[in-house]
Amino acid sequence: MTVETASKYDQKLVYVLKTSAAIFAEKGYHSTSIRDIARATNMSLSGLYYYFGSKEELLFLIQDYCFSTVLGDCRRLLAGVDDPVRRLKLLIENHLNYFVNNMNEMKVLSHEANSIKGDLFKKVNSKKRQYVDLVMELLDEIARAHNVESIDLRVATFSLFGMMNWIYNWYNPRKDVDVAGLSQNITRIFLTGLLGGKAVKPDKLETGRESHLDRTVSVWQQ
Amino acid sequence: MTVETASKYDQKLVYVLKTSAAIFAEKGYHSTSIRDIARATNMSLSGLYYYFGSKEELLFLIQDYCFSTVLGDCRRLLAGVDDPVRRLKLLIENHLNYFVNNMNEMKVLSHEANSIKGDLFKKVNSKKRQYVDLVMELLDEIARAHNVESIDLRVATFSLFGMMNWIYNWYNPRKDVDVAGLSQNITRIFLTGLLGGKAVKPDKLETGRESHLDRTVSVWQQ
Amino acid sequence: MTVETASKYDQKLVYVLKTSAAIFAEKGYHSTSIRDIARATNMSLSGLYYYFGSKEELLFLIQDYCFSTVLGDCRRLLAGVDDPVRRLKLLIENHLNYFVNNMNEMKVLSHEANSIKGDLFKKVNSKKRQYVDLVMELLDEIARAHNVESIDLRVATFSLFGMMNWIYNWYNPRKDVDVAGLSQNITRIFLTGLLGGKAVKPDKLETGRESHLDRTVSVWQQ
Amino acid sequence: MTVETASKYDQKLVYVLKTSAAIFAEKGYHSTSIRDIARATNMSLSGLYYYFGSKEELLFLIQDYCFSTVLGDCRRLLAGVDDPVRRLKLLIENHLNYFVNNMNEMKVLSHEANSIKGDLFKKVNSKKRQYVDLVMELLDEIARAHNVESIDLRVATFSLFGMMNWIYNWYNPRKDVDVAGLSQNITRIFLTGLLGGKAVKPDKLETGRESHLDRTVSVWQQ
DNA sequence: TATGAATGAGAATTCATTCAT
DNA sequence: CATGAATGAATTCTCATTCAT
Repeated sequence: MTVETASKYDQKLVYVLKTSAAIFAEKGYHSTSIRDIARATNMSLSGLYYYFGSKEELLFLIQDYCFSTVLGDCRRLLAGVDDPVRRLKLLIENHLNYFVNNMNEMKVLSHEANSIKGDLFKKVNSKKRQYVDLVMELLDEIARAHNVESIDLRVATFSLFGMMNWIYNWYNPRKDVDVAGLSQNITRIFLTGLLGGKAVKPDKLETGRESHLDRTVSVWQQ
Repeated sequence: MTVETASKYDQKLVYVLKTSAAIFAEKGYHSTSIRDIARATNMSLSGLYYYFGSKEELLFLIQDYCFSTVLGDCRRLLAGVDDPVRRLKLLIENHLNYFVNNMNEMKVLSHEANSIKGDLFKKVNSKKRQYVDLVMELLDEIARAHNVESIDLRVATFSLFGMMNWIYNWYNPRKDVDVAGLSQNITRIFLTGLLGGKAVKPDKLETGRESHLDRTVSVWQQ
Repeated sequence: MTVETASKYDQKLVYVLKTSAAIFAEKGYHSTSIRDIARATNMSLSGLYYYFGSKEELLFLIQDYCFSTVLGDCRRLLAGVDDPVRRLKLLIENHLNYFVNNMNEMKVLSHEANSIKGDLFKKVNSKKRQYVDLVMELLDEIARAHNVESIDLRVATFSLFGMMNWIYNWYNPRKDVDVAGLSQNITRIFLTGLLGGKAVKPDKLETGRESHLDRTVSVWQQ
Repeated sequence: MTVETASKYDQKLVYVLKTSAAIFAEKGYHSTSIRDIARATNMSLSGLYYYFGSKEELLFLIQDYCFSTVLGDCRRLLAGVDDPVRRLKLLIENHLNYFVNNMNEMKVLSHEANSIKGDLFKKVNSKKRQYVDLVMELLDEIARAHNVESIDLRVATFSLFGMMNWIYNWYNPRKDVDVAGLSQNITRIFLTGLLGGKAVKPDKLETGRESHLDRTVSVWQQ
């Protein structure tokens, strides 16, 4: 009720969400029992239900929090940037940066999209659609600007998402290139591929990355 | 007698696998109960266990059958083709063609990769690794041949898999471009992207596709 | 129908009973499935049902065969022997000899006495009662003849059965004394104990054992 | 709060164990379903699992509790008694007294010894071995002291256990002699038998029994 | 005689969730 | 805020048995 209480509650909620996301990511949502979460959080079974109403809501909270952040960060980052190619580049960077820094949550977001039903599903999905639309419009704009023909817009859009979202299946921060490299590689493959080899001014692809990355670091990072 | 009997058993097994794959694809492996499968196949709960030893083995049979076919078809298709770019193109075509024609099985393959444990997992995984290696070596070859620099091999490989495997999340055969178009789009985006816009002789990309596609139609198609 | 057929049938039945007894002895009746027996006998599940009508009947056949033999052998052996002490001695010898040579069946007889229900149970039990009565009368006779007081007849009877039947829990033919020794030890402990140290003419205890043992070798031995 | 709560849990656990033991004794472990126990305890199926982790652990808890008590009582009773014959006598008394007063548990202990597997089996078995060793050493001591020859130690030991443990097959507290009589009979038969009629001072066999019996009444008795 | 295929009944166990305290 | 105790519903799987062939 007081600020202190609310803050303690939030802290613990975030702790529960983080921990749950880690377990969901490892074992999958359906194979994780509330008992597993109780064990991992050192809380009692029933104690957990103070923080969420059902297992499904727990999943929702994770996904919603996650999506809101990615989408919010993305919008903030793109605000004021006009050039569509640059906007796309920033979007990819933001997405991958958040993904790599919140691997568990993003895996849960990508992999457990259909583990949620009903209204909660709709809520998450509406955010997802906004995000997809954002990307699709961006790609459309780029395609028009560069006279790209013969590339289907939906194929392009979801190819990009495929490249980005698939990383939970293989990316290992300790063995693989860092986020910057990952971003650069994926941007290069996708953008050059989309534009069919038509030149893109290098500066559009290279400038200012680091400064933006800093702003994209998500709330949940310690 | 023997041929007929064996064939009846096999027919029914295939029917069980197909049906199960459809339900797994729709509801997810863990959310599907053997009851669901019994209902869909019009068999008794226990009757199903005549065809597989456990739910997990059922998943394995689907994945194994699926992987074996993709990998087998792929090898057969690539045999005798020397040019790596063309080989890659055929591989992508084969993958997408099989995927689109066996959407359920391929979704189960992609999405339920970790729903399987222990030895059965290892078996499936060893086939997966062969396939990944095949792709990676191909890309390596292409990259060397075209002096591609600054693209990480692992990023390239899994970007391609990401593009291809993600389609179970969005591709709708009735609304979207057909397999040929899908193939062409993805090949173009990825290959041009990989090569950084360096020219690829158009004939390498365009010739002879249809005839091959016919040969890649998988065993399970009616 | 012909002698040949009947004989083949009997041979196979005995084989099934022997094999089943071995598995029952090892895993217990309830933990043994008909499938286990089918596997061990190299027969089909349904093929077994030609030889018995139900799992319970299978148990019955083993127990009945076993009891009939012990009881029959015993009566034949005791026929013509008048001295009760000698009769008892022969009875113990016969029991232990049969037990040690048919460990599996006897374990099933001792341990699974209550795994059988209804009429089949009654049938086995009636034979058991005859056997118990035989022993009890023998002990009564001995007790009277030797003025044994202060030993309860039922306690004596079942102490003897306890000593003899418990051996399936510990006796190891390869490590322990042989049947003759086992017989001698148990007879000595029980008989001396019963008679309270009153002298028994040694010849009653020692003579003629071997010749009788030969006759007690049961039908099932190869 | 703590004492009360702990006690409530323990009380209920003991109630569950007692009830289960009764059903196991009557129908056998394998033929008893958790449903049977739920019915008899007036608890829900799943509610039972709050008190034990598996049916097998339930069996273990019964056997372990039982063995611990017998062994513990036995050691306490024998402490300070030097004469081996007297020690044996007390041991037999303790065993039979506990057995008769906890017929269900002891039947489960005797009859379901092999219904338990793996580590739980090992745990119970290690206690069993301690108990057997105790008896065997005692008998060895007695045999040496009285120059007993020609009795195999293992035969003697397990004959005694056979006499004592078999009682679950026949002893009826309402029809048969009481525990004191049972003890006396079995001690007399076994001990006289073992010593081959050699005199044992009567006072060693007769004194002080009742007072000890009182002390051996087990925890579970109401 | 023998068996492949099938099944109904029931087994143990798990799980999300609740509620009195 | 927190939890110990409890439960209904569902899950996977096993088993004895059958029956057409």
